[in-house]
Amino acid sequence: MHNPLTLKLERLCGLEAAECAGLSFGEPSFADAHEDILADGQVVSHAKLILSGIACHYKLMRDGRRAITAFLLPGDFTNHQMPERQRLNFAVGALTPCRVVDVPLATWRNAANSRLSHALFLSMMIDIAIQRAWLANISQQPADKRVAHLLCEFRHRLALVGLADGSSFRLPLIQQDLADAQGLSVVHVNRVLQHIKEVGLIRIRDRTVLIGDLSRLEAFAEFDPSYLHLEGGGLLSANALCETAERAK
Amino acid sequence: MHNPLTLKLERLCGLEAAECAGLSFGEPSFADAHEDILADGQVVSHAKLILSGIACHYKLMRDGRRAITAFLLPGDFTNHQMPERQRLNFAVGALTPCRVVDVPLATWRNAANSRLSHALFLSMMIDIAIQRAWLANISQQPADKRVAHLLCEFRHRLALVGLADGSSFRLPLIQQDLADAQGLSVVHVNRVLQHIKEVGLIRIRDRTVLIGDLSRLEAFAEFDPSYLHLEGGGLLSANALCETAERAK
DNA sequence: CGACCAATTGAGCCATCTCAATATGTGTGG
DNA sequence: CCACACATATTGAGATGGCTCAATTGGTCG
Repeated sequence: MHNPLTLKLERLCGLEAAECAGLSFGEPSFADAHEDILADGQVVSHAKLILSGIACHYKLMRDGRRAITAFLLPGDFTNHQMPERQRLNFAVGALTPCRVVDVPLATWRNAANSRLSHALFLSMMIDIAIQRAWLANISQQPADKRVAHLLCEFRHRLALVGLADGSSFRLPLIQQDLADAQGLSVVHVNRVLQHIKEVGLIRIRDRTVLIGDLSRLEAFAEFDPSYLHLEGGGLLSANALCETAERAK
Repeated sequence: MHNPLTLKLERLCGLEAAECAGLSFGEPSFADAHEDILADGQVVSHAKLILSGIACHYKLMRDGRRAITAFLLPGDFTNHQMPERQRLNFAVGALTPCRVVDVPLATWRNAANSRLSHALFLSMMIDIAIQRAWLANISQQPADKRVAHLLCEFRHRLALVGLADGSSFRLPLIQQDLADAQGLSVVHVNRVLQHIKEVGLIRIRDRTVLIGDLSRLEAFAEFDPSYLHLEGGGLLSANALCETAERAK
């Protein structure tokens, strides 16, 4: 059966089902909303994979505010693993109920030099690129474009694992979550969302975001999807990668 | 002779000079201030190492503003290399005159499973942690703490490569650079710096930042250096890493 | 000296914040 | 099916941190 990670790796760089065999998982577990999946400062020797639900990377500030620095969607890892043990400098929390599995370190080690390892590395590069995009947006864009940009990002990432199409996706987050991720107050997020709705860029019903005209939304948000490395655009596909790797030997 | 990278790797995880032998460099080159070292969208099959000077990752926004998403100090790589070829989704620009060398991909490939590879990976993890810290700060802290935090970060990172001590370091950036990195206007950066000076947290003379009481500055900035993985604190040292790696075989 | 870049200062404005109240929705026990 | 509790969303009103525009000063270099 397909899990969101293999789905993602296949779509991302044409990995085939057989090549995903190297992906071995531990025991699946569940986390309630608001529960920590990994605690800040924890020493871990493995990563966890989100199978369903939405989680986040966050840091608690001294005054009690919460800075969300990443959203984790199905198919995402809580942390990138390479060294044997590592101390986290952030916490991973479930924003909605989540299904999670442990991914043993061996996955990475065994994957060395295979197309699978390239694919895993690519997914890490994408996570970094997303962080960079957040930085640019939060620091330079007004609130309405920031929120719109985040929605575009969600749509792309969810589509990659089959949870969105061109015109809608379910987003069971609360406005406070968006606020903590964008460095805005809940009140302002609320007003900005209303504004974006009024202008006709989106509608929201039942925790589902409906997009009338995707290209119009992306234009408004100044969203350039190339950083998500989709459809062979950004990073070269694992195919191409390995061909050149072979030649190099 | 020591270059800032080997210095960094030695201090970061006790790597010894001999182990750095795997680091091979191409032809050194120079970049003037304001010159691009790598262009946005460029396809690269290598990384570059900053030997001296300060560069940055940046993105140009549609309205012409510049979002700086990272500062590159001596000993830093312009990009992290693993796949054969990759298309950058950011630009790398020199903020001061820079001396730079190409680092061939072979460096990473040959380093596989050695302590050197762990060290290189660690340096990548630190770069990511820095980005995360920027996100938390920019999104949740007022301007004065943001700027103070950045100064603390500079001090730590520069100290790692021998360019700062506990009380001062040279910082040949202009206020516009800080502004673009913090999502503030130059005017406000100027006022914030004045304020931080008035309060006695720092002095500036000759592009050199003088810190009276480091712990006071770090407390003000809510700066927790653990994310920089210094002195064996965060990630376990390469020593420990490889011991466990051996055992795992 | 003139040109230019960086730093500084002043003044007015507005995007976003805070505080606080109200509304809406949802689950639980009776 | 009601009633209460609690979480989330919405609205209003006033405050402010940081912005923009524009002018001035100071430093550096040919």
